[in-house]
Amino acid sequence: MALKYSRQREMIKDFLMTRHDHPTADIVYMNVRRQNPNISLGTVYRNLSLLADIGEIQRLRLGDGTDHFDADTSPHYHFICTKCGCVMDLKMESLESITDIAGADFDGTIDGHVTYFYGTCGECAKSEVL
Amino acid sequence: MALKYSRQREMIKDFLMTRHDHPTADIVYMNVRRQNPNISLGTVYRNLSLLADIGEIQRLRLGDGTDHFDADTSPHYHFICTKCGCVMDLKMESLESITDIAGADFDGTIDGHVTYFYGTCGECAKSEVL
DNA sequence: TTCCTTGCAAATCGTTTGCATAATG
DNA sequence: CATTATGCAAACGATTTGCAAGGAA
Repeated sequence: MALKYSRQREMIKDFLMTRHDHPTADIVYMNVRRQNPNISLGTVYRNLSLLADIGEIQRLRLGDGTDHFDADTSPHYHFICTKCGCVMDLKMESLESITDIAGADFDGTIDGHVTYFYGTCGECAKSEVL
Repeated sequence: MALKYSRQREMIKDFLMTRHDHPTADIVYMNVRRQNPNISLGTVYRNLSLLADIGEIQRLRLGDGTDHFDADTSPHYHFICTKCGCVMDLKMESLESITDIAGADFDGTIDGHVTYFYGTCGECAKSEVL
């Protein structure tokens, strides 16, 4: 299963690096299609999964039913606006310690955690006032 | 949209209260069907969603693609075994403070967080040794 | 009688897969 | 040449929905 170069994979990764809003596979597809109208949705899904598997991008499951993808693979937390659905990065310290807290009274091994925050984003908060 | 009594909804809720393993809609369907073979999957989905909306049960999105349901609506955390896929409750203190940590440098309002832990459960850890 | 709820089946949504063909190493 | 990747379309699993019929208030 040696990896071979593919123009499509390159395009997908490049596109993802320009975006900081954690797009879904469908959004990636619609955009990459502008540069290569022949690309298929299946190829987009295959490459997003592959890139996520080899750790070049991150797959986010935020509970809205569809996966989001992030070219930023450094550990960081996300915020989802319950009003507009936008996803944004949070600048905050690591919460690794909560894994220890969780493992304190647990009969097994805890390897990690998944956490995301929700609420109202700055934009939506503004328009509420109007 | 006043709620009317329904035998099916009652059965679904009753069944869920007997289980502590956070079953999926399909598992609920298969079990409730034993008492009422005529019940339809759609009814199960409709009632699980309804009960979750009015807060009588909790819907868990654990990133495995299918929703799980929990009759215990008190705030608590969950653990998912990456080996066997089982879901269990964690006895641990509240992590409300992380919401404040996340909100410290954020231009919006954070209402809450979703956190779940993953790793190897006690059972799977045992069988690994064998 | 009014309106909620059901059973059933068809529809939808996000994602995966089989297969013949094209591109890479 | 051996192998991996692609486009396309069909297949999938989970969930939702339209609709006519049934049950609760």
